[in-house]
Amino acid sequence: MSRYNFKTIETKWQKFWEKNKSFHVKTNLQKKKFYCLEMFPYPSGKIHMGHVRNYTIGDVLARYKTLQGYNVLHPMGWDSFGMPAENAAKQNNLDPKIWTETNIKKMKVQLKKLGLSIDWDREISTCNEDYYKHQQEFFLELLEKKLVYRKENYVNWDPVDETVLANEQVIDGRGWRSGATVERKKLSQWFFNISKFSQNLLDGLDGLNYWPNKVKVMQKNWIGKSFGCEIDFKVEGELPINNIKCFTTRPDTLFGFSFLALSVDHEVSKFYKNDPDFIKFKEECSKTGTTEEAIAVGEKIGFKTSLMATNPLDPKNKVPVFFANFVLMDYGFGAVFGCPAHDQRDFDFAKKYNLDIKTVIKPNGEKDDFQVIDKAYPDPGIVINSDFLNGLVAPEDSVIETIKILEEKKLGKKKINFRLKDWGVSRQRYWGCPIPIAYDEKGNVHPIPKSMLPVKLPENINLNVKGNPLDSQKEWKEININGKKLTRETDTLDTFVCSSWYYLRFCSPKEKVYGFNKDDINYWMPVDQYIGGVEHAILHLLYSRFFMQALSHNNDEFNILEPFEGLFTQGMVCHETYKDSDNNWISPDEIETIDGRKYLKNDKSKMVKVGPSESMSKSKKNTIDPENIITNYGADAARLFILSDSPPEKDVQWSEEGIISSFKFIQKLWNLHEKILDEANKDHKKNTNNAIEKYTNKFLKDITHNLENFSYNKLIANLHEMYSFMYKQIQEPYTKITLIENYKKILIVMTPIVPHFSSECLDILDLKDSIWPKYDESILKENIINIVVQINGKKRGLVKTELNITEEKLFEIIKNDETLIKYLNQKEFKKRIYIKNKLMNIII
RNA sequence: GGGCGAAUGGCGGAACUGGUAGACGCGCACGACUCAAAAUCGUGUUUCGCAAGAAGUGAGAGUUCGAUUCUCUCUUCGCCCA
Repeated sequence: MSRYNFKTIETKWQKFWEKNKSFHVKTNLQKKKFYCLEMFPYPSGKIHMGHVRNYTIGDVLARYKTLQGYNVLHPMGWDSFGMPAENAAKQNNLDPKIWTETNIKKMKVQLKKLGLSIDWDREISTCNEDYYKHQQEFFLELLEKKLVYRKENYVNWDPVDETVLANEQVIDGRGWRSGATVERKKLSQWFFNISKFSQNLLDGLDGLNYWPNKVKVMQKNWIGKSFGCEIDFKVEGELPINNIKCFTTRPDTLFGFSFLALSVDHEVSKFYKNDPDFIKFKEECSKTGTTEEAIAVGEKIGFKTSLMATNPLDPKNKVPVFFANFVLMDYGFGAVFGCPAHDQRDFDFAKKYNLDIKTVIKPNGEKDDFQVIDKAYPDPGIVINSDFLNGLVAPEDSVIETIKILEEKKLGKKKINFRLKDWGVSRQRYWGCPIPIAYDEKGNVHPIPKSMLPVKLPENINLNVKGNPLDSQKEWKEININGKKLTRETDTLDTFVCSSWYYLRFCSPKEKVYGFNKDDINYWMPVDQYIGGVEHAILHLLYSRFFMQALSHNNDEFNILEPFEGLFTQGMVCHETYKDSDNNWISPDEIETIDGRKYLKNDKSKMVKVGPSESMSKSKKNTIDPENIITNYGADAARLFILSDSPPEKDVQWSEEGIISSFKFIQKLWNLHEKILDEANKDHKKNTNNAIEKYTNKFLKDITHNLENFSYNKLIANLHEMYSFMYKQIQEPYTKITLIENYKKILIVMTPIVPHFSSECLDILDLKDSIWPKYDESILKENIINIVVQINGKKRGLVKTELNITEEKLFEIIKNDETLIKYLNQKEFKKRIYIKNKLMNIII
């Protein structure tokens, strides 16, 4: 037996696929298509195990569909704009473009070593001008469609770095890099009008039958449709203001109204902008943080205005108006009415400022004198103490009835509110897609004419400046359009914009006229199977869905509303964590196992503490470098292991033992291969034994079933079973043709999992252009079967009978069965349950 | 606090519409080969019990001839939103 040399064989096939452009596809209307897409990577410079898992899962599917005869689009590209490049460039004094391109080259080599069936001719990179040029066109197209607009908005501002921070870059109220206290600052920014599509995006979810329900629920909650009422409160006081608009989902609690609360950014605040107490209060509010979580947990504070608001349903009832830190300008109109008895935040606030707490809902079954005492009662019940609303079922009937009354009296109107806010796309960064806009002296917006696109990023600039580097590029900023001197927009687009349409670009990556060719997308779209991490369940997937709808909006040439027909979210790759006696994280490479205990490699007297398996991260040092794995064990072994231990949607535990076992298994498969060839050449083997044929059919059925259901871990179990079976069975006499023809089928269905190994073996057998073998259900039918015998529901034995035996005959056999007879010594039995060809349960 | 999901050997996990619980892998034990070790191969491996047998899928109830699977209550964990 020879040794399987994975290095030679894997290199051989990777070269072969590259040279023959084996995975190159073209639009072909005669052929049914399959678009298999994995989320494209950020070019950090190295692939990680998450990529290995993601792309292996996708590759298995793509290769399977190709063998089934589909025209499979399986592309790869780079999400190559973004902050890491800019940060790395700053630190090392490099050009982000060069940093990014070097990384892409390195990662491409690594990805190719995995043996992925990718059409590299379609490779795209979002930081390339020929990609972002089209993105700028789309921006202008959406501007024309009035789906892009400019408005002032608050941002997290780092006063030391003079830069805008994303929410996740603010840690405990401080900038992640500078440590400075983050301020709220108002800036003029560009927005995509995603909220216009709120209802469409919500409705679209119903049609996504091949998405995980979990993701659909998350998006639904994010869009957050709520049904309620807009109420116009009359206010009076020393300020020149007569009305304040509120949105509420619970107008039925209006009789419990005891204060009106405004956001500190509400327009009323302008009357207080010089009031030192208010300024102090506002500062106090910004300290509690702007996240809704901080607000829910933090203390509720208020600032009393001189205004009094009138209860529209009970005009005698006049209540104070406060500014309060728990009201956000983003929700409703930045104003809420307070009903302390039935909302915990309002309750806390009322306690603090000694406001009325009037109970207007009682739980079902309580008496009418029910009183809220130490905790708000937000749950359903019956309306009380509310005049004409009394007795209604809350909230179902009472809300509708209250809205009806308010509408009749012209005091309010029904309103649907969405939580989904417009998408702010401006980033004060260098390394992003420039926004194709210029301004005149008065600040008026002038789109850059399409003939002048792309707006290229200036090169060779100094990034080590405070604020946005583009701002200091005086020459670049100046532009002349039709004789007018204008100044360019210096913000760049959020990188989520780049990833919102890349799946379209893959359909026609070389198209010059527009971002894609309409015939191509009409053929390839939608993506049949999209695969990636669940961390993108909301933003990326929602933005992509929006972008597709926005492009299809008022468009006659294509009308694709949902870009991703199928979605699969894979789990993370985890590894044990290790710490030394000083609680420092230790990487797995620094560890040696002796007698099941783990020690430091360089100092074997020191034992390390083994912690729980957690998702691989640099901070915990529990990462494994895929490149080392491929070098030491090969791509097929890596693929095999990453698929084997857990279902793809769940987290998988990476282990040294596991990858070694997969590596050995490939050697075993190779031994089997040699043995089969050897046996097949022995001429004396002539027999009509069909066990192998029968087994192969069962194997094909199982493999196909498990592939269709993403049960890839079971696929690997099927391979192990196949190995054991074949290894034993080939000792038996077979005709050469039975053995080889069935073995070829086995090899073909193994191709998606271990493509290099299978390709090599099939090549030795001189089989080219394989197609997915069909299994024959009739061969699988057994004539002699085992029937389970239960006594009182407990399994007591098995009976071997012919297929479709009658109940009476079966019972006769059971009565005469030596092992079963002892359970049946009583002649009487109460009942018999017979499930044909499966089981008989006898109740005594 | 709300939503979604999960819980099965020492570990990762199988069990299709309720019908043989623990497939497959890891680990472990024993054996073969070997001067020896590694590698490889074989056998065993839910628990208790010498055995016959009994118990057993987070806990408790329910439906059913029969429940890992369906229903309810609870516990713990995970994810998302807050």
